[in-house]
Parts: sequence; structure tokens; C-alpha cells
Amino acid sequence: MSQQIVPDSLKRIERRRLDQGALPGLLGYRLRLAQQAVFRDFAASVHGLSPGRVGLLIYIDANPGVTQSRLAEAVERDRSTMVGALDQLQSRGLIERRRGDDRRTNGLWLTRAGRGLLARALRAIARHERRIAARLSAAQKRQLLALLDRIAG
Amino acid sequence: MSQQIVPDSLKRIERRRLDQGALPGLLGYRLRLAQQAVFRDFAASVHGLSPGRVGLLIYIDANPGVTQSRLAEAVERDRSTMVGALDQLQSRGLIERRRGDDRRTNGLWLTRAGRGLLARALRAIARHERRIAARLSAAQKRQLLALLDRIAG
DNA sequence: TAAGATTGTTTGATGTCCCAACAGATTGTG
DNA sequence: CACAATCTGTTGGGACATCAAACAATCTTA
Repeated sequence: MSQQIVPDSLKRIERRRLDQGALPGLLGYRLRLAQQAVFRDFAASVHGLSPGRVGLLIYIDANPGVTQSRLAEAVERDRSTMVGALDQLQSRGLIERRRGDDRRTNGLWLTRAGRGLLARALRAIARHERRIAARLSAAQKRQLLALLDRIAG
Repeated sequence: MSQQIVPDSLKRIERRRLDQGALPGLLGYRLRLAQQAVFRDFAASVHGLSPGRVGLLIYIDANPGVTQSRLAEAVERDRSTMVGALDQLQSRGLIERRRGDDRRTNGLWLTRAGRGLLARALRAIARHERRIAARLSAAQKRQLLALLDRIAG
């Protein structure tokens, strides 16, 4: 009954974009939107490796021989989380675990394949970064990074 | 053997903060750090509801009677993902599903309890927002939001 | 040397998400 | 009007990423 009375103009209103309520005013929400956009572009640029995994490769490359615990601490994850992540990278032949002098520890190293993949990924990331930064002037990018640092504390 | 030769000065170097390699230069990385900081503060402020779940409540509050599909579309999630999320909220007595005129659909509504919880959550979020924004001047916050929008596209 | 701490690991749990398939309901087309 | 196409919510299966607790091997300290 009510359906027959509703004019088309109202039906169109019903189909309008939803009201976002208080969401757009929240810094965290806007931050998330920006991050999602960047993540999408990253995923489209770098195939088969998430930002987090690339981050691990970068850390290991910059700190050859680092132990699992120290790496976990650096990226603020649990030791047990690191095991699975490193298993992935190792099973793909990208990293190597070598027992350390302290025989409780594993030192982590990039394999030749790992270095190759990282180099390729870094080139893709450089393109990705340029694509993102193209929406900003150099001064704006500096500004944004500075403001983000204030937020991150 | 080698262990006995390593001087303390070197050992201290080994314990230093890890080299972050190319990471700090990347916009996406800095964005993630800022978002993580905001997320931590959110979690400490709003207990028992993730930002995403609060987002759903805000949407439903602003669009009473919205269908599950439209809501899923608005937050860019699969329809089937929405089922579980709404089951959660419904089992906690925060929302209600009412069969729509189109009997395929469920219209979504906040219950009295849902409105109460949302009101409390919004007050907590307002405090959270002030705490975050306190690190910025009003002009800086405007600037940050504008820059984030450029990134988000 | 015995007690305590650290390291990597396993196991179990939580949370969030997607896809494929499906039945019921509605819409569009011939 | 009948029937194919489409839409809606749901289920079941799986993929990730994460943490906490417990454990054996190893190292450090008292």
C-alpha cells in the first residue's frame, strides 16, 4: 500500500548515497580512507607480497643476521606471529634462517632470490610512491609527513 | 671464539634500534604508523567495539531502515561479511532486523540499547578525537584532513 | 651449579574478510 | 501471464593475521 503512494522522486532519494553521520568528521576515519587508497595502489603495484611482508624483507636487508625476536620487537608483533610470517618467506626461498652463536637464536638473511625480489619490489614501490605523491606538491608531501608524525607521536 | 673478541662497544651497536632501511621514506608506511597510533588510542577509549563496528552503528543510526546490502556497499564489504557483523550487533541487542516491504530485504534499526551504547561510544570518541587533535593546531588539523583527502582521491 | 631468563616453536583461539552456492522474492521480457 | 534474469540474505569453506600460554633448548646470573 505505502509502496504505491511513494513517488519516484522519493524512491530516488532512498537510493541516494547513505548518510555517513559523524564519520567524516573523525580523523581516524579519514586516515583509514587514505590508507585504504594507498593500500589498494600498493597491491596493484606489488604482486604477491603484502606491505607488511615487504617491510620484513626491508628490515632483514638492512639488518642482516637480525634475530627473530629483535625483528618481532621492531615491527611490534608477537614472537609467535613472526614464526609464521618467516615460514612463508622461507618457503618461498626469499630468506634463510641460520643458527646464531647463541644457539637459541636464528639469524635472518635474504637469499639471492630474496634480494632479487626485494629489488624488483622496491622499484615497483618507487613507482607506486610517485603515483601517490603525484597528488601532492613536494611541499605538501613534506607537510603531510610532518603532520602524520605528530599524530603517530 | 668470535664472541670473546667482540668488544662491548660493538655489542651495544648490535642492540641498537634496527635500521629501518627504505621504510621511513614511504608515505604508506608513515600513514600506517599514524593510523596504528590512532587505533590504539581508540581501543583504549571505546571498550568492546571496534572502529568498524561503531561505524556500522553510526551508519544505521543515520539511515534507519537501511538494508544489509546497501550498508555492505557503503562500507565496501561483501554481503556475506555483513551477515556476521550484524549477527554480532544483534546478539548484543544493539540492532534489530525488520523484514522490509520487499520481503527479500532486512531493514536495520538501532534498538534502544543500541542508541544508548552509540551515544556513550560517541562521547568516548569525542574525547579520543580531542586527545588526538590536541597534537595539532586547528589549522593543522584542517590541513591534515585536506591532504588526506587528496591521497584518498 | 642451581635458579632464572630468553628464544623459537606449537597449539588453540579470536577477529575479519572473501568467494561460491543457494532458496526465496522480485523484476523484466517476450 | 509465464518464465528467465536478477537481487537479497544466508551458509559453508577457506584465507589471513594476530595474540596468549606452554614447552624444550639454551644462555645468564646469583
